[in-house]
Amino acid sequence: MFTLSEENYLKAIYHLELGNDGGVSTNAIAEKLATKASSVTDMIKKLSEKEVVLYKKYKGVTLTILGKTVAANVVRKHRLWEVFLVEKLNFSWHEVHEVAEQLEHIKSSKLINQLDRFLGFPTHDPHGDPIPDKDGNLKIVEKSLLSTLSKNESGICIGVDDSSSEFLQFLDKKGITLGKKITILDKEDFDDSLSILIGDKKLSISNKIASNLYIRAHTGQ
Amino acid sequence: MFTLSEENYLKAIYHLELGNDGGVSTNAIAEKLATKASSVTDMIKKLSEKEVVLYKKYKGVTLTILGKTVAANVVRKHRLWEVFLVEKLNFSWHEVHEVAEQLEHIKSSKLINQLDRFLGFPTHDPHGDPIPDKDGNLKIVEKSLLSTLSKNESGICIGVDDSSSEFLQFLDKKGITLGKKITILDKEDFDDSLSILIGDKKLSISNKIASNLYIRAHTGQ
DNA sequence: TATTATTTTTAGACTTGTCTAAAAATTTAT
DNA sequence: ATAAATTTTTAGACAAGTCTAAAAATAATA
Repeated sequence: MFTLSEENYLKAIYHLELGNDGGVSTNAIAEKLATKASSVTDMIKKLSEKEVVLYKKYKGVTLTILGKTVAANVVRKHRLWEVFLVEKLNFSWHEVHEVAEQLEHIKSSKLINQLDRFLGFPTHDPHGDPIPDKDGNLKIVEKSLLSTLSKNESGICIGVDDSSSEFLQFLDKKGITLGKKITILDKEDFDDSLSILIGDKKLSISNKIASNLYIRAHTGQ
Repeated sequence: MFTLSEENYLKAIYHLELGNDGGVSTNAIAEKLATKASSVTDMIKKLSEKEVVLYKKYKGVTLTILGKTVAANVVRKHRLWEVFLVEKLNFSWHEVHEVAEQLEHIKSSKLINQLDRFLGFPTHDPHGDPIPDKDGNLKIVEKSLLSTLSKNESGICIGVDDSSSEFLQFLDKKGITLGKKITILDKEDFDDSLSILIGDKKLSISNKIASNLYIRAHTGQ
């Protein structure tokens, strides 16, 4: 069994490993968890003894198979709870993270299996991130950043890269939500801003916004 | 804000105060929380500084108004989650306690208010215990133990005194559930066992069982 | 009421997870 | 390749919550 703190470390390493291919550095973990490098070293030793990470001094860490399973399960719980909050309790997508951070540590396999069933076995959370299955596997969906599309191309908005509360609330204000079709009407060379058609509305968005929106290609009409 | 441990102490004192009228003893708290008296003394000092309990050395403790509010809120969350688990996630009433013990500590007033609404503002948990409202007030329902009824009297089963998993599973096996009408067919002087009619079934139950079932009086027919 | 038994508190220690400050290793740059 | 900068680890300390063992207070009993 793992403590709340251990689970948070495993989750952080899990997320960092998805970005970097190699081992994860002590400092990266410290930054992610808003803690100090020395604390990370201490915890890593403990996790290493519990055989959930591979650790060689000064060389960073990697999750073991077991560690990856534990971490993916925490992520699974986090994302299922997010779906619950949005679908059943009328939370907005920018409000769910903090609460899910707490709920993800509740220990009961029956609870999470039944919650999964109750929600209709969702595959993605309210931000478009995939929900790991019971074995920790994620379904990878080919996706591209809106900023990489060319003029006249279009796609379905399926997720966000930055899921900070501020960004999500900004999207709400603009009427940009998951599932909507987006078409590039024009690209401005000057500042890389985009003129887009979303639903039946025309919008102008900056490149920064477009670089934080994921699109599923939508060839043809 | 209160730690998980502080919340558990407040909840224990809250439950003990409902039984005893006067202050709650150190040993009683220690027993309830399966901890040592010395640990209780330590924690009580902390709670006293936080002004949630009144404490005089060797004289036991009492919750302050604030303390009672905090404790009732934890109980409220516990019982609402129990309703959720039974009504929405198909848990049996004997399976909910352990999970609710964890869920009761999740901090988010929006979460609990929305959960309350989602469940249709229930007034009682799956064991028949009342759910405190937002201000910590409980609706008291006049109830009597089945063992106190006389021959030919009847009532509706509305709760259990002992809500241990074993007892609840025993009731399941016998087909005794909340809401069912129970009529005393006969009382045995020898061992105070009862012959009862529940639904359309005749059952013989011991006095120990009858002393753990709450009944709402059901005068007439 | 004096004595014994019980309850409660104190004193000191231990674990978990954290921190700061300093030392050691690694990486980067000259 | 050596020096400087950065990263990582070690050493020692601290707070929260718990424990054991012993002391102090209260309650029960003769």
